[in-house]
Amino acid sequence: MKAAITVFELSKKLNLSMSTVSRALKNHPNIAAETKERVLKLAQQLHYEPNLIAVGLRTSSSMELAVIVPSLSGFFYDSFITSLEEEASKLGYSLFILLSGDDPITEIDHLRVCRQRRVSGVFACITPETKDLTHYETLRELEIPVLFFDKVPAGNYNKICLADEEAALLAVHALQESNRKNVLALFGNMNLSISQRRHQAFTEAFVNEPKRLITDFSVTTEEARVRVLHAFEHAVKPDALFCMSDEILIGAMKALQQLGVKIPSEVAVVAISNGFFPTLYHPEITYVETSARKLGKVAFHRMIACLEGDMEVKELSIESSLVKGASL
Amino acid sequence: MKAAITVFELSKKLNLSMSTVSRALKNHPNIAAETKERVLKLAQQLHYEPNLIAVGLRTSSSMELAVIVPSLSGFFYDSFITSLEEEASKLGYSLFILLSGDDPITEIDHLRVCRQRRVSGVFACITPETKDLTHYETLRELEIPVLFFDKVPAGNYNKICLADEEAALLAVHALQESNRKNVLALFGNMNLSISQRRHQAFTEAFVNEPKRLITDFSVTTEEARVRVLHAFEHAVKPDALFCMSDEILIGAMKALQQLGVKIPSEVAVVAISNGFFPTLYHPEITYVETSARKLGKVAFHRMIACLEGDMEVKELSIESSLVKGASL
DNA sequence: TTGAAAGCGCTAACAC
DNA sequence: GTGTTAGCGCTTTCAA
Repeated sequence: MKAAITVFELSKKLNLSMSTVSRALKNHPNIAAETKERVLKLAQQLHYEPNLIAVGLRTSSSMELAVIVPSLSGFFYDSFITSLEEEASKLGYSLFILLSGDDPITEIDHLRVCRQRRVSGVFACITPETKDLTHYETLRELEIPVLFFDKVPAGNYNKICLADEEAALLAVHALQESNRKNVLALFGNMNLSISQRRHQAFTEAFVNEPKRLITDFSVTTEEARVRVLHAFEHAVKPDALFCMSDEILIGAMKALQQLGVKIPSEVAVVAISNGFFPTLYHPEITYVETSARKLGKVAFHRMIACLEGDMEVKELSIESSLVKGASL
Repeated sequence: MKAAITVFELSKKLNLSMSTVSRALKNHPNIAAETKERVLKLAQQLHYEPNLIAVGLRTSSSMELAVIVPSLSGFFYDSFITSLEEEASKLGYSLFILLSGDDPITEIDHLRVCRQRRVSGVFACITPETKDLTHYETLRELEIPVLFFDKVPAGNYNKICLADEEAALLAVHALQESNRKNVLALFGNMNLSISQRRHQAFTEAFVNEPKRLITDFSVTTEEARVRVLHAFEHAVKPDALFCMSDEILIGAMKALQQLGVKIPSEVAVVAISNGFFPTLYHPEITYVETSARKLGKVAFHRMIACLEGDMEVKELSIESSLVKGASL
């Protein structure tokens, strides 16, 4: 990179000191209006841009935030990051993307990068295998705030999640209002706490229902597809389908297309979703929205609060709401 | 952020000079093995991590790369960025995400941030309204290489694109092999050069075909849906459908679901796609793959070449290939 | 209202 | 093989 114009050079050309120039540039109160004007004019003319690396070193504040996510592709984290970026760039923060691929070793590597770059804060979504949080603790040594989101560790940490139980309950309520008898409820990887919580909330809410309920766990989209295919081979076919996530929904919908089952006349469908995939189908799928964008926005402002010295450890939760399609 | 352990502090504790410690840390050849060991041991013990902000200032190299994309959500850029990040983190580069939202003002803002942060390089996908490239030129003043990708400006710049014409041709060939008579070909926003190029290549390849061809441009997914709905109201219905992009495909498929048209018996479908959405349907859609991942990987290595001093301006192009589903 | 100077943490030229 | 020192570009006391 070539050397750019500096405060020093500006000060030379204006016969001013560096400090005066520096102050003028940031609109410091006790600088003469005329001086400010002169400085600003030349700065503009010469395309002066402050060197944020130097500022960062001097003020020990990088104004950079890191986001560690398993992946970007698909369902959720892209929205989350979009939301973060929109908020961040407003306040002059820049966003590092670090992809863990759900690999704890990569996650540790990324945390080291966070420390080396002296990022101002870290948004972290842990991998399913993350047991040991020492590497996150080392960030605390540097007083770099960490905000866990979505997939969060147990324990006393700053975190922010979706209200999983509430989302499952909303779906159950929607199902109750319809006149269905045989509900097939599909959940994700049963090793993930999110699947467990949603499953538990869902089944508990069902205890007093006069409906027949079958629940099942699928790890992948393809597994969900096969599961639905099987379900419709039985004499008693499901007349309602609940999908815990977009991944599951996609698999289930593919099966319904394959079977040529009509929605909602033959089967009702309800999902929990970030909102995009339910609109892909005709009729559009009714879903409980767990908004990644909302999560991102709240997470960002929580981070700002931490950066401004709010040392209290909090667990925040994002509410869901039912979005009506025509699948019910 | 709290002060971390520094080279200076290490040197004090070891009764060595800063330079020796610095050299030992980076495995410089003429440092005694024993000294290296001592330094490394203490560094590890005290969780020393080099301050990349200071290194950046000293070496005027931030090891940060910026990516300017219109959005993350959905179709393409998430894959591109994933691919970039995987390559970048291998070489110690970190990735800034800057979202333009297809707004030229935001784009200019982001370019300013790139200059201020003295990023090592910029990957840029321009907005449809970007006419004036002066703000990109100011990066050249700082010798910050810019690599345009996907949506690129006309003129003599470093750029890397998908082979649009080739992709359209592959789709035409696939269609030729099927026995269809009435082809409806849907393209995207006709103000985008990508739409124009694909449209032109497609129609040119069709001149000697004994098929009937109707082409149309839609700006949004919803427009594509409506367009397909209308097409099937006519006496002569399409028996083949070409979709230029995922956005178009999604809209078209929604219409086909709504109409209850069978694929491929009643209508064949071919798309150009990054690969995810065609697998969402049953039967899976045959598509010409324009791989964002491949684009990302090639783009990254081209960027590295630029950073290593390759001043030659190049226009690179990524080849496509047909991926067979069961929609034809 | 302005200026002089120190120093953030690191690297590298130059000395020994 | 090791040490001394200057300086990257900026902000910020302290002094005038």
